Amino acid sequence: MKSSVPTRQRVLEAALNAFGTDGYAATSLDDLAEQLGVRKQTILYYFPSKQALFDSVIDAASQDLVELFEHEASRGLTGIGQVEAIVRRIFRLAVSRPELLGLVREVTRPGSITAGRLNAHVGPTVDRARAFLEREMTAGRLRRSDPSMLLLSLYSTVVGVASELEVQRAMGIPPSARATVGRRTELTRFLRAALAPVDSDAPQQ
Amino acid sequence: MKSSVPTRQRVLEAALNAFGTDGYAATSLDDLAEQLGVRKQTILYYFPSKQALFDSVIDAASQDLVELFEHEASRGLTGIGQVEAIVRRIFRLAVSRPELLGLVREVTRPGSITAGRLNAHVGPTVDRARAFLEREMTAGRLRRSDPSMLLLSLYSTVVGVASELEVQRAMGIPPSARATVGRRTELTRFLRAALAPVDSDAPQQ
DNA sequence: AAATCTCTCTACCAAATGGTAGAGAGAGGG
DNA sequence: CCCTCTCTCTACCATTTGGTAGAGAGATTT
Repeated sequence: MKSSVPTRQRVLEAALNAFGTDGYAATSLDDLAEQLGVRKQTILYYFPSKQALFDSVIDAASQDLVELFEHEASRGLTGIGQVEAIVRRIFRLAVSRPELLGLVREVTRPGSITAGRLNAHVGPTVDRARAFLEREMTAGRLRRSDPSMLLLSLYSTVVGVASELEVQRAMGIPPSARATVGRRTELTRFLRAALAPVDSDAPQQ
Repeated sequence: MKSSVPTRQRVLEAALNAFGTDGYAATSLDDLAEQLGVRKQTILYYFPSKQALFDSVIDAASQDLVELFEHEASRGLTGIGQVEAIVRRIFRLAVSRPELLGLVREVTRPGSITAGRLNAHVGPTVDRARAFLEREMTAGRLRRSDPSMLLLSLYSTVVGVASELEVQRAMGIPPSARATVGRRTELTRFLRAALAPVDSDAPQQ
């Protein structure tokens, strides 16, 4: 009974999972192969080296992330509503595919040499996000601040809260589904407070 | 000419640097030894295994972090002023010893087995921080919200912004000293907006 | 001076790792 | 029937890795 999912794709999925959970260095091709019920050489048939596999994983993950964002951004929402929609999306992602955010964390680690690859893929989307923030500030729907820095703060907060399950457990928050929703609600309140426009942000006419 | 710093301590420092920058799996004892101008067996004389060395590094780093926090918390500041003082401190830390925050990131990774060790050390300090937030909310000096969740949001935001230099570079922010200060200023504004009390937070009498 | 203690070293080792070479099996086309 | 292409495998290999065993040098103690 041959699996209906082609081997190459199964390798990619397992590798994303392993790299995103344990990191690049802690993942061995042998472990990966055993987990797939296949020999290491089968992996090396599809991907010439471990690094090449990692690159492909980054490419695939980037594509998923970009699609997810572009889809969420294409619904014409504005202001805090748009921000909240994306936060909700990222939380759903943190539950359904935690390894994806883990991979982002792995790739964006200070010592990483592969940061450029992810960057090349998500760069345009990041630019769009920054442009969105700027536009909404000008329109008076978001509090005025530096868009780049704000984006960075948002990114750090959302991904941090969504993915750092260990830290949450360390703080006494059980990682139940119910707690996840509560976390998101509280984060939303936090962001809303930080983003809500004040009087001086009235649109320049 | 024998170095004035004892070998054991030099090993600890180099290991903290390596583990915090490259991660546990990507750090080999041989590399570490070569970097110290010493043989691997010298390291294994002071620390019986790589894992034991890692544990000791976590212990040392935890102590540094706790001392830093307790010191900053012992000055009797209140409300947002106290929060900002700690943010300033963490940023100074991110500049002077980035590997320390990197180690926290490494230890708190989802797949980590060593999370408990850091937790055991910083747990009491985290409790104190949560108690502080609760007290200040009750006093009407901070906006009411769930202290645990707020702490998590603060942690994620501050450490994220302070340490994810790669992401910052990816977003077009050069990692200069000047930009670092700008980042902190913007983050402070962000936090101030999120934390400032509103009318309904008036102290219960 | 002998013995002990502290520290670093040389000499190894078994296991794991990423990777190469090439065989074999099956499917499809000529 | 044979050839070729696709895919997975067995058989190896060099290197790296964490770790053991124990020697040797210098200082301190007895």
